[in-house]
Amino acid sequence: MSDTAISQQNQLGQPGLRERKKRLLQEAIEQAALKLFLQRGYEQTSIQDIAEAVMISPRTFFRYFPSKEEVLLGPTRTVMRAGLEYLRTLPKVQSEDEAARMALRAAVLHIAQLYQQQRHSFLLRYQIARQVPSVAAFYLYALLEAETAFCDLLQERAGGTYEYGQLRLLVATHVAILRVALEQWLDGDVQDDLQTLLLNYLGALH
Amino acid sequence: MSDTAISQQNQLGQPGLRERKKRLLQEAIEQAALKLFLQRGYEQTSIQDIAEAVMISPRTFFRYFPSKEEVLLGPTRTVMRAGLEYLRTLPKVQSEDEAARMALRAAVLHIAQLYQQQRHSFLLRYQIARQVPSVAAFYLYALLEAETAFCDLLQERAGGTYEYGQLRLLVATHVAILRVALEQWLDGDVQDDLQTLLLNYLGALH
DNA sequence: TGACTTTTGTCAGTTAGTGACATTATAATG
DNA sequence: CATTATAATGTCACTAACTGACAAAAGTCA
Repeated sequence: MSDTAISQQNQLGQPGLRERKKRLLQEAIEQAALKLFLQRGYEQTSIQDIAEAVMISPRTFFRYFPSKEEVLLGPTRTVMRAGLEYLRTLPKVQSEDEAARMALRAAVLHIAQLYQQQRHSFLLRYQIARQVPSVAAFYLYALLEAETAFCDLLQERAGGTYEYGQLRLLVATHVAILRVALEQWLDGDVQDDLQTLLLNYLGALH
Repeated sequence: MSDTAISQQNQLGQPGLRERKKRLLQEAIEQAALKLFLQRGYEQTSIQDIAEAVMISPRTFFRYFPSKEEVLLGPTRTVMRAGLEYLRTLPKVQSEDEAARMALRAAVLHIAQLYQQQRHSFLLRYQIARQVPSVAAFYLYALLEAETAFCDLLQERAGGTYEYGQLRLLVATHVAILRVALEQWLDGDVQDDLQTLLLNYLGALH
């Protein structure tokens, strides 16, 4: 493997046997891990257990995931990065004072959409994560680590117009709102629409 | 020791030799750890190293601190809890719709005050923490873990008036603002007044 | 001093995570 | 198809953060 994640392409564009097997194995590890986490609990499941379940060596587990938490939190990181990329593709609306707020709102709504498309998976992960402090800590990090990247991108879009503290504030509050909306959405028995919930909360800021 | 933290009292109210030694040792461990973290870096410093520096066994280190991160982040946790206690002592202003916001604002300002009183210590800790992802994750957890307790307390003060989601939102945004103000305050060379900075940011919400 | 309690060190064990290297499986080429 | 190159896997050895159990040492109090 040339990277932490799955990569590498065939000479031609198509994914060879090697690639397919890798993706399959990654999927298998993830599923086996989630199943075990749910059955016996996160802390009661060792890398050894996961490795045995998919018949690989513990060493190989770490060639697919850099840590135990990452199996659980990888998708969260991915979704946040996707939100960042989405923001990057957004057309710049010049000279608007509200431009950053609007762009952020759109990005956050896009992230919400991605969550909605995989509610089941995220619900499971969230329920496991919240019970274990160390995982909860990494969950927060996964959500918030992209904040500075968002700030930099917004600053770049505006051509350095903003005062950085104000930008940080704007981004941090938006991510906080996203986080609360997510929690409420995942905690609720009712399967509310996350985007609607998020819009409510975004509006409630005044 | 009867607890994770230092505790236990003499028959009479005064702290006997045992207590004094414990507090002294805890302080010594913390100082030695911070010094080593700064010198060689957090990850390059093992519990072994810290233990040797204060001439105790590694096992004893863990009788004073539950983990390596806690040496660094204990004070953050303490300050957040103090903010919670402060909120608890605040007189209830009945029937005000803005009551929760006002109380929260006061609590957050109180936390800022505590930070200001130990700027040097927190600056050091923050600079170490931000460089190591796993510590950064626990730092965020230390800041945010008290959120639900804040919500519960505010709800209790209001007699269950609030819709929980709105309360979560209010608390989360206030903590987010605190976090950004802290970052700006600790990042800045200028030794601005944290409370002023915080007030600015609180006002910028509209 | 002597009985009682708390703290400490020692020891043995578990688990996450990493580097090195030989082995095996896939891919590319003649 | 045979061969060579390349990538994935397993094995082994190692570090480092913890944890439980227990005996030794130190502090407390009568």
